[in-house]
Amino acid sequence: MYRHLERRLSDAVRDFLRRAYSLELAAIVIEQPPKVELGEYALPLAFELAKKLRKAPRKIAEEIIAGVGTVEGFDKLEVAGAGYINARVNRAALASALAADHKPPAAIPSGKILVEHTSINPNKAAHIGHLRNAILGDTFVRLLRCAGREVDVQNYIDNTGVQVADVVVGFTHIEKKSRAEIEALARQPRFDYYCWDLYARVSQWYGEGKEKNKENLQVRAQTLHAIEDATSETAAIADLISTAVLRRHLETMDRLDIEYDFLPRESEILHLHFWDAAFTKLKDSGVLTFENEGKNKGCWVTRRAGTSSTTEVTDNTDDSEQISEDDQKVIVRSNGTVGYVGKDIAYHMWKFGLLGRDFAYRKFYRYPNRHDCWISSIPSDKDAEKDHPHFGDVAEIYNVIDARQSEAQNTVIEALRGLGHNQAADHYTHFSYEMVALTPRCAAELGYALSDEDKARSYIEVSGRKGFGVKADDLLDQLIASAKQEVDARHPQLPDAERLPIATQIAIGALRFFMLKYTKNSVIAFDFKDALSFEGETGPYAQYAVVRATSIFKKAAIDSETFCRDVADNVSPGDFAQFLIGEAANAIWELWLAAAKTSYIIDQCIATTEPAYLAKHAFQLAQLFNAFYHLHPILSETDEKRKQFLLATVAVVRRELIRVLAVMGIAVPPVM
RNA sequence: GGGCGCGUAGCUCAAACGGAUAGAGCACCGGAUUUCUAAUCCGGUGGUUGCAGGUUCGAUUCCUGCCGCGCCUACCA
Repeated sequence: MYRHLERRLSDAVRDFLRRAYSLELAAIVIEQPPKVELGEYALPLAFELAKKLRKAPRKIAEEIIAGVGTVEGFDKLEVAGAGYINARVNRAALASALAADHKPPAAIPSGKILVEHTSINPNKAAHIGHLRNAILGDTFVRLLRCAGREVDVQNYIDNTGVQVADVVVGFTHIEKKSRAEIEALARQPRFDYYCWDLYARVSQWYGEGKEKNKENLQVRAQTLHAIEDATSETAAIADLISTAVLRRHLETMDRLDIEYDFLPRESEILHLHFWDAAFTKLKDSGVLTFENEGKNKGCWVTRRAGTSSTTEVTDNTDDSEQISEDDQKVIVRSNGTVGYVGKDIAYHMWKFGLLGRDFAYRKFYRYPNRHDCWISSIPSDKDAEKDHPHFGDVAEIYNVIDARQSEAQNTVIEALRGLGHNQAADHYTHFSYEMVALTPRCAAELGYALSDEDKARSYIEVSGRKGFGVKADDLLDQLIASAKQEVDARHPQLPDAERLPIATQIAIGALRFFMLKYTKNSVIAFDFKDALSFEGETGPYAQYAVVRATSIFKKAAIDSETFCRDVADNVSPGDFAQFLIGEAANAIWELWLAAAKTSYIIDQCIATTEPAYLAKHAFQLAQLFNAFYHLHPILSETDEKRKQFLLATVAVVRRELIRVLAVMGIAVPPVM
């Protein structure tokens, strides 16, 4: 509703500017006044126009107000301060529409969107950094779907890379385990934890710094090479390990209500020769050039993103430009093997339907809600299914990948551009976010010995290679245990079977909110104290507000949803006007206004790829509600009309808060 | 060296295109519960927005320089 009124206001103003001054403004800035007393919208455009029109801002503001006239849904426009135009909405009308859940039609762009997130190397347990990625990605998917978009969720699996090779080396060369023994281990409940420790041991086994163990490193190279040959024993072992770990990742994410539609794997990109198809096109278009000399002699290279070809080479008679060595990114190594950026280019051509090849598909994982997650396969696979959903070939993509990979991501985008696929490049968004690190205190708590240098840092980077980090399942377990203690203390009368799911919902609420409340490019310095907090700006705070709202209706023996739906029978527009207009009503109106903003906030989140705004919105709504709750006893209210109005307030806020939390992937327990 | 990002209260973070008195949470201090759940609410303490310039009616926001920090800059992924 808020969004709709804003648009109407800006249309009216734009229309007037065109008529009166023949001015065409690209965007009309509309913000919110510092206090609701001043109105619901503020336009500072008179300041901007003062120069152009050579008039005082206040004078211009008055002209605009007079010229625009009445706008549907608004009571009036007025000049404020040095020249702001403040708009006051018709509170009763907005409240009635919101209560009735009236949704003005919005244009939804067509075309499918592909969101890729999680993409953890399947060689060890997921840690808190991966949680941030998955929670950001999943929330963004929910945002898009909430806005009416069709979305496919993909989780890219690098099952043939060095990281998997390293764990294979650990099993075969350090532990000297047979394939059957590894198979047995892989059936153990937390096989990913086993791999976590083993992976750290392998890294040590290779040696550190200058004291690298050449022989051991050679084993790694051989193993990596063997994995690429699908028929080898090594490849079979790698496959069984990576598949088992992948399954663990899906289980971990499922605990947080995060699901995927498709898992494209590098092994298929390799075996189905996606690269060959891409390579030809890249060579033909000149995106790749062959180096005849220098340090990259014998390699196919492209220009690294962010480097410019500004050098004024005058004697460049060649039509293909020369890239200085420092600006080259090797795509095909001199031994003919392809690096991961190359595979990524091919993969992204597939995403946009530009490659002319497709995977085979088979079902891999079924969620408790019977939703199927598919995995890439090859046509000769007996489990591959002809009848599968159509993946890829989408209009827009979002890749949730941490900021460290932005150069690689941009190189892929530039390659698409170089191939002439500007449309695709324009709809390729690297959803970049910063890493989760540990505070020195947290690292010390985990038992890691820190150097003095590390102790002085504000945060320390997590390292899977060193086995340094907080595992996702451990954190979840701790959160659940901690929430369980609280629930046990508060609701001793409830059976344990009911207390555990409540604690779990609270734990997930706390975790998801924690990961979403920071803006993307802020490094999260992880600390158990903050993450395990259930008070203040947290998920449980928002959940608690809903529980309180629910309990009012429970006590009154009224069904909240029904009440909400039939609100017009209980509260007339006249009643809304009576209780919402005037100085005394400002605080409650502020709550209504916040509740009206949900779709506006969702639009903002999508446009800026920033889910943190949603967390902020949820918190603000909960905060306003808690203050309202404290100030207005409802069930004891003797004025029946006012009581109905207060109940409507609770019902609407409850409905909106539940929706907002659902978009964040947070469910609300029945009691807390 | 080059590229990207960051620097705001004791701590962790906000502040949509440049806008009205820079806001929250935590911590600390003081209050509120015979009431619809105190995982709550109210009040207080706490700021030269890293430094210096510039643009502007107006700068935490944009530009330049400097200081400090992080990441990227592999024939790793």
